[in-house]
Amino acid sequence: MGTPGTARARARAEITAAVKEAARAQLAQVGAPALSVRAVARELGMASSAVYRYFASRDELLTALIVDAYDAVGAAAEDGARAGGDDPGGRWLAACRAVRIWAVDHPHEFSLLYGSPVPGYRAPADTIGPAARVPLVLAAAVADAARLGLLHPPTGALGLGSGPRLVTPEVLEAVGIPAGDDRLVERALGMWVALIGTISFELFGHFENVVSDRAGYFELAMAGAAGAVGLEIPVP
Amino acid sequence: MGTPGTARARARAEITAAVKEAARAQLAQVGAPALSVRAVARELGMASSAVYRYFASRDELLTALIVDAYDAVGAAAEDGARAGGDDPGGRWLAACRAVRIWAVDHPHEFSLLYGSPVPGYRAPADTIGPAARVPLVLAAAVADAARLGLLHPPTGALGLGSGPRLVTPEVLEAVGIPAGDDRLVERALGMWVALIGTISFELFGHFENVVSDRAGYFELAMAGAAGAVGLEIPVP
DNA sequence: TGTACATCAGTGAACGCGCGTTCACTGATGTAC
DNA sequence: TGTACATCAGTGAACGCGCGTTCACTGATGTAC
Repeated sequence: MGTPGTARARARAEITAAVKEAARAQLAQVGAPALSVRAVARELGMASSAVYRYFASRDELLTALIVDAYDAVGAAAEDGARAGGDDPGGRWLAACRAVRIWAVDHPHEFSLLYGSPVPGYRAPADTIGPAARVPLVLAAAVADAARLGLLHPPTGALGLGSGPRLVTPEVLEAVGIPAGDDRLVERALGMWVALIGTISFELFGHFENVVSDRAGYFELAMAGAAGAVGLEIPVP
Repeated sequence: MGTPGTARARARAEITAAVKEAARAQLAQVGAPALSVRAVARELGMASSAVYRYFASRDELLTALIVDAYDAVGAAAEDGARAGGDDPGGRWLAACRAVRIWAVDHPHEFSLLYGSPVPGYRAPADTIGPAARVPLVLAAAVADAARLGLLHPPTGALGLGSGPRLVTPEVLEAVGIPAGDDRLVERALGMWVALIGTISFELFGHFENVVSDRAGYFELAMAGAAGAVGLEIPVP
């Protein structure tokens, strides 16, 4: 999108952003399933029907929030990796930490992305690209490490180096991880699941009365995830 | 609760069960946030006000569903472990598989337990015990393995054997895992996160266009999780 | 075994509320000549 | 620069709906004597 020329176009962009901002505030108060067009309009002091000039339906507004949130957490991961130094393990760990920080700061948006699907809502294809940003950052670090010969060989009871692939061909192509026989791609996927899973447990309350030091546990969990693919990460 | 004596008591138990059953059906159709007392009553052909003879509020009904679901998945895990043989690793793996099967068969109940918290709903203390059943089954297997000297020493870049504990004292007591200096309890926690996290990704749609063989990936992920605590599991 | 009273299940109407979306309309902004 | 028309933003009323919960009431079931 180029620079908005006319005053009308500028106003439209501004108010679209304001609607999304108000919707995000709503989200933080009542959660995604209870997000309502009328409440958003009320917060902005406009008629509820006016919102329909900017989003054709409640679902379209939700989709915009989802895309924005995926882009925000994706950008956080990318920035974190960039600031993580030259070492692939360091970049990977920095990305993971950045995602957690973002999630703790935006718990409701995190829920929107990784919690239970909103019933009746079907995610359109536009969300696929933004949703891939975080896993691609993680995969890039593993791919770099593999290319530099920095990955330890798999340890533990696996015997899983054979058989048909478990991931789709598209993923194999997209991630850039050499698809050897040690199921590196599949194991790298586990790092993504560990990252999001650990954050989900923290935010969804499953660590209540269980984990006392959340940040410390996160570090340990990420160290474990890295170990599963043989990625060496910096010690704190 | 003993045998219900009077006809009234028997009817009460039966109808309470029928209300919960109808609510579970509702859950599967519209999801937890949209579950409504009126719809449940409609499905049973009774006045909506009649439901209040059995559950004082919508929240109380939701709590009953949550407790039932925790008990169901807990029982599945326990049964799985029991059928898993003498080997702790085998019991652990069998429990994990049982949990996944239950989750795939009851996706909405799984979401209710492990998805985003229902906004405005606050889980009462009654849910704590049932919620602990699954992790306790997993912990028991690890504890058995540790007691029998079957755990491999931790591998990979950890350096995490020192510093204050990350879990609460209650957990340390409850799980029965020897609390050595290698953070075994904390690492065992990761198995629980990996189990639920992997299932969540599968059920919440994050493996769409990513993982082609869900069951196969689950096996690999669980093997990885077991490896992280040095638990040897049977090869398929 | 029979009666009098208490308890409980279930009804149907009502309260007060919020929702998504549509529609005819007003007034301001933009565009073509 | 000025005018005529088209486009767009925003309004307010309305449609039709469902919700949780309360309440006075009826009729059946249980209990005490």
